[in-house]
Amino acid sequence: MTLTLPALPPFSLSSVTRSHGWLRLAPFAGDEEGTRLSRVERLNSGRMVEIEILEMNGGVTVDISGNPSQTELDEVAEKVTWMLGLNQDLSAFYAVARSEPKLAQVEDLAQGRVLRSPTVFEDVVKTILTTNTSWAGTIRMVEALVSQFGDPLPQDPSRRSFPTPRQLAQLDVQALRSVARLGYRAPYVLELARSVASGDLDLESLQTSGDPTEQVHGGLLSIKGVGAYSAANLLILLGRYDHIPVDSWARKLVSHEWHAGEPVGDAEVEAAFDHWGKWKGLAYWFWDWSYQAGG
DNA sequence: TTCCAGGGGTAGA
DNA sequence: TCTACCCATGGA
Repeated sequence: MTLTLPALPPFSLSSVTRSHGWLRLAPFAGDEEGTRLSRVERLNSGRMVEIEILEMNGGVTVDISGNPSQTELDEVAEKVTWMLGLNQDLSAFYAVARSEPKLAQVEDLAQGRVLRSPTVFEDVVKTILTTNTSWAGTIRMVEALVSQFGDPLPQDPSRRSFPTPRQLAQLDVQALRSVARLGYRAPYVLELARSVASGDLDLESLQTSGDPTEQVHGGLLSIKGVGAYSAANLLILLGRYDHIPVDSWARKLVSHEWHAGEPVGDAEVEAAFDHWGKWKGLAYWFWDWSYQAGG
C-alpha cells in the first residue's frame, strides 16, 4: 500500500534526513544520500509494519508493508507528517537567513526541518543517550534497546521497532545496564519509561502543545537525565528554537568562528546567536551544519 | 594506564 | 546561582 503526502514548500527529503544524526539511529535506516528513509513501526492496532519513504515532487510517498486498514494508514500518515515536519512553514526563518551568508544555503537546500522520531518519548530517550558519550556509543546503545526490547517485523525478525514505554517500563535497571550497556543512564531511561507508561508524564501532547516555550522547557528539565543541552535539543525537535543546545561542539564552533580558537563558555555561545531571536536555535543548527560540511 | 567523549545529578557553599 | 565531584562505558 502506498500513501502520498504533500509538504509545504520548499521541501527536500534528504535535507530532512541529513539534518542531524538521527538517520543513523535504529530503527531508522536509509541510504547514504538520505533519499530513502525506512523504519519498522508498531501501530496502535499492534500490527507490525515496515514503512519506506521516498521523495516525490512536492512531498513524499510512503510504502507500507502488508495490507493495512484505513485507520492504520491514517496513523502512518500522521506519524510521517510529524517525523518529517511536512506541514512546517519556515518562510519567516528563510526571510531572516537571507541576510546571513553563512546561512545562504538553507532556503535553496530547503533546510530547516529536523528529522524526528514518531514519538517524543523516543526522541527523549535518544537524546539522553547522546549525553557524555561518543556518537558511536549512542548508536550502540540505541541499537541495543531496539534489538533486545523492540518488537520484530514478522517477515524479517532481524528488524525491530523502537520499544514502547510499556516495554521498557517492565524491565529493571540491571537489564538496561547489562544488556543494553546504558551505564548510569539506565535509571534515567527506566524512570522516564515508567512515568510515561503509567500516564504520569504525557510527552506526546508536546507535539501539538500551545503552552509557552518556557513552560515546555521547564517540563523537559524536570525529567531526570535531561539537562540544559538535552532540553534545548528537544525543543528544536519540537519546533521551538529559543534555546541553543550548548555542548562541546557548539563551543568549538563559536570558538572557531568568533574567538580565534580561544576556549569559550556557555555565555559566549548564547551571545553569538542571540540576535536571531526566536530563530536562534535553528540558526545555530544549520550554521553548525554548514560548519561541519566544510563551509 | 590514563583520558575523555556532541552532560547531568547532587551536595554544599 | 555556582562549583566540585561523581557517574558507566568503550575507544584512543
